Amino acid sequence: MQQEPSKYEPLKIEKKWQTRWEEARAFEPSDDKSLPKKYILSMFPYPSGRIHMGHVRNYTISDAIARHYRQMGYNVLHPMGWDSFGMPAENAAIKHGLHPKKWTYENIDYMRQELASLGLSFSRKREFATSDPLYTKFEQEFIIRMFEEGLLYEKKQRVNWCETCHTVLANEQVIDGRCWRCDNEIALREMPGYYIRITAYAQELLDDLKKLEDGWPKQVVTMQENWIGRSEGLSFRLMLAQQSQAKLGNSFQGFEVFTTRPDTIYGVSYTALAPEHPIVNYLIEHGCLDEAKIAQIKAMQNMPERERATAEKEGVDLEISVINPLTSEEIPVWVANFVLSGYGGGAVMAVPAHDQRDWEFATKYGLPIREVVHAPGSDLEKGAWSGDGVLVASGHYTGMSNREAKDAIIDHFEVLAIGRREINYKLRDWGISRQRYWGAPIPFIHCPACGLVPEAIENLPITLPDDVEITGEGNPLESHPTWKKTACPRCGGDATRETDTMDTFVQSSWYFLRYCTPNDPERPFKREDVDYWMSVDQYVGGIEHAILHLLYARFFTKALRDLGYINVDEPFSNLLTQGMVLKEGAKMSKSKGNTVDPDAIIASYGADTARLFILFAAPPQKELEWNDSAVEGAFKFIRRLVDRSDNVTEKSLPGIDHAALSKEEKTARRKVYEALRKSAEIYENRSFAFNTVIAAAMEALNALNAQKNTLVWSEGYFVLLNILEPVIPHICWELSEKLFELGNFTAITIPQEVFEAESIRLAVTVNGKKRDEIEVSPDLGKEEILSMAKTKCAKWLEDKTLVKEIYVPGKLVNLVVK
RNA sequence: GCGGACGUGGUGAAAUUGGUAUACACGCCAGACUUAGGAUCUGGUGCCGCAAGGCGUGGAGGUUCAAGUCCUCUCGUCCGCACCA
Repeated sequence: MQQEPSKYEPLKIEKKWQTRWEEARAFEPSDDKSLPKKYILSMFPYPSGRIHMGHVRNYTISDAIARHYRQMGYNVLHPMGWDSFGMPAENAAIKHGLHPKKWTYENIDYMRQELASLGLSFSRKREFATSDPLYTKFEQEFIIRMFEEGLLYEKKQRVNWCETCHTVLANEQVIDGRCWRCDNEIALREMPGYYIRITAYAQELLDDLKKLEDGWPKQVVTMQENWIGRSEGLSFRLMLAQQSQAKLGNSFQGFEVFTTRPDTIYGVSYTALAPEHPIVNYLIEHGCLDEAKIAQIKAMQNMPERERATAEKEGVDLEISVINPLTSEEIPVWVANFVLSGYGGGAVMAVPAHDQRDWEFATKYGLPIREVVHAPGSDLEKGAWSGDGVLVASGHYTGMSNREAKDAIIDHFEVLAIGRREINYKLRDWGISRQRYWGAPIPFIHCPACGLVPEAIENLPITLPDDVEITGEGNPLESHPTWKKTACPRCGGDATRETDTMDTFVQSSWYFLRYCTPNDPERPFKREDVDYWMSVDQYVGGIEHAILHLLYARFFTKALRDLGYINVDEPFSNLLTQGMVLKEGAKMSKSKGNTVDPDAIIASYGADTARLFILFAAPPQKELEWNDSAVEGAFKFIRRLVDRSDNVTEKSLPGIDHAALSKEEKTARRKVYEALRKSAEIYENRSFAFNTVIAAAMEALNALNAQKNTLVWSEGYFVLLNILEPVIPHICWELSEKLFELGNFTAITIPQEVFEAESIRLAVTVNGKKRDEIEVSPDLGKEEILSMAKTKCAKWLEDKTLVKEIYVPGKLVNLVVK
């Protein structure tokens, strides 16, 4: 790579500065809470063993932001830690016989050193791993407090079970019917588990998205909105007809349905139950249906939900009926594979004319399709009309707009007390039980006398036993000879510990709060520290956490607020979702064999080159295509920067008589300050388009190189090293120390004179097409400019009529001809 | 199907938010220095055309003196949700 001797020796320089920063604890924030603060945070990593380019990109972005704000005089908190509980540690144990704790903490040590080699400006005092017992201690305390407040409960429910991970997953962690981590198909299992009542915060989580509209990518806000999935409608009971009640042995009088379209109740032509509905089970168990039907229903029940979603609509007539509360008409009840058991009572009223699913089902089974909302565009031969319209054949609501009718009909149900306005959410409670070893134990005790009892706070943390055998079969805490044996904290009798551990998303839901107080053994964090540092001013991480982590962390923040721990509503004011790092158009992955090893890049080019390439090649939000020769280009730029620093003669920012400068010298100054202006802009508007700042700095260096004035060179380096320090810190500290005694990492005022040119170029366009340019003094009058333009473009005006002349000061002249 | 984002040179990408399209860089071409160059420096490089000139921001319309930018339709790519009644 470098065959010529060069003054630029990245490895030597970088090691030197990393050591000095470390020894000086250069990036610890001040305790002075009167200073203006910035909390800049990247999502903390899982310590998988080695960093990858995605990490490099993530941490380089937030590091640059942190360094910039330090220069601007802010008290900056830029911490780092480890999301260190989780599956891979157990997989390593199974595969290589390593203890998860040893494997995890060794990985942390290695990765810490890898991150240090990137020159990241972390506060080291606040570092922790979520598997540290101290962290577990406070987390268990939160869980117990949530239990006391009814925010956490235990129940038995059908859950998502991953056969590969041998554990339960929350809904958010199932992606296309597969495990988010191992990609295995999930199955359903009836199991007891602990649930956090995130649904109690559904409305606030939805409402507060408004506060995030300016600071978060629109896409993420929309995804969260859809995930929470609020819908407003009517919930009412459909009563079974007399003979049907008798058929069901009088065990059921009716069932509850939820609809967002009460305006279409006059059009209900059948109702449908989920295959899991208790009425369906009763009919099967009591032999009320013939063999063929029972077999069909059983087939539906056995089909996993995921397959049902793509299967053709299918159903069976249950030979019972309910009464339409508005028309008193008898309506048949079917069981249908498209009705979800987990939503709105597991039963729906079907209006084939105005719901596409109901339409398809009705068409297949020859059920009536009755129009009750009429609109010009509607064609019920082709499909359902779910848009707005005017009610027809709807009793005394006929003629009303369907929107008015919706409210009127809800009111009617409420007045008669046969139904009520209801808001439903798609969001489900968050199941946090995992049947794994390497996680935070759920701090509960099962006592034969007292039932479910939380551990006493003074006994926390409940830590994991070290002497376990990890085989991948079953939960090692369950099979441990003594660990789960304990005394009930309430009655003192023999009792058993809960052996489930927590979902690792619990740990990542509050780590940003723990950073506010450096590793306090007494409490999770000091309130005044949280008051000062929160919320996070800039959060940087991958889009893959758009729902999971970001929703849980938002919830946890609100819950801890209501438990009296903090006074924060939203944890992350601004969010930047960085794009993936690609090679050959695909995400880097070991299986594809298209990875680039950060350590190798740093070893051959240095961290500054890696950082420069990553920030220059694309804006941070976009995908980044790895390109070896562009990396080489980044290296060459730094080398040019070093080599040309010989032109600097002054030790500080020199005063320059701008008017006396040559054209090239003025251009150089202008380019330098344009770069500075651009730099300020990208932080202020939070676009973080480092690529444009770097381009501007390159232009400035090119312009400096086109002139010879050493004062202009000196000023140029003073400013350029300031701009580039967040991007390529090592070489900037090296040069700035040598040239300016590090006096240039501070806010620099832009002298406005550099933007005042004595002549400006105006484009001359004819009918909007650029034809020529004129160079004029900036104070020249409109008339003179127009006449110059006309002379210059005489050729284009021949044989034409000039109909309009437009002059945009500082920009252009447009001559309109016919 | 619904929702969101995005389509600009050979490539990664800019464009002061309606005002000179392609800055900066990679690549490529030429030249200089060199035994040599995969080092360095200098210059060139949207497409068609010998030129004058014409054409150009996925495509088609529209608004405007002026459109990559605004509006309508359309095609394509990516992402999310996916029977939520």
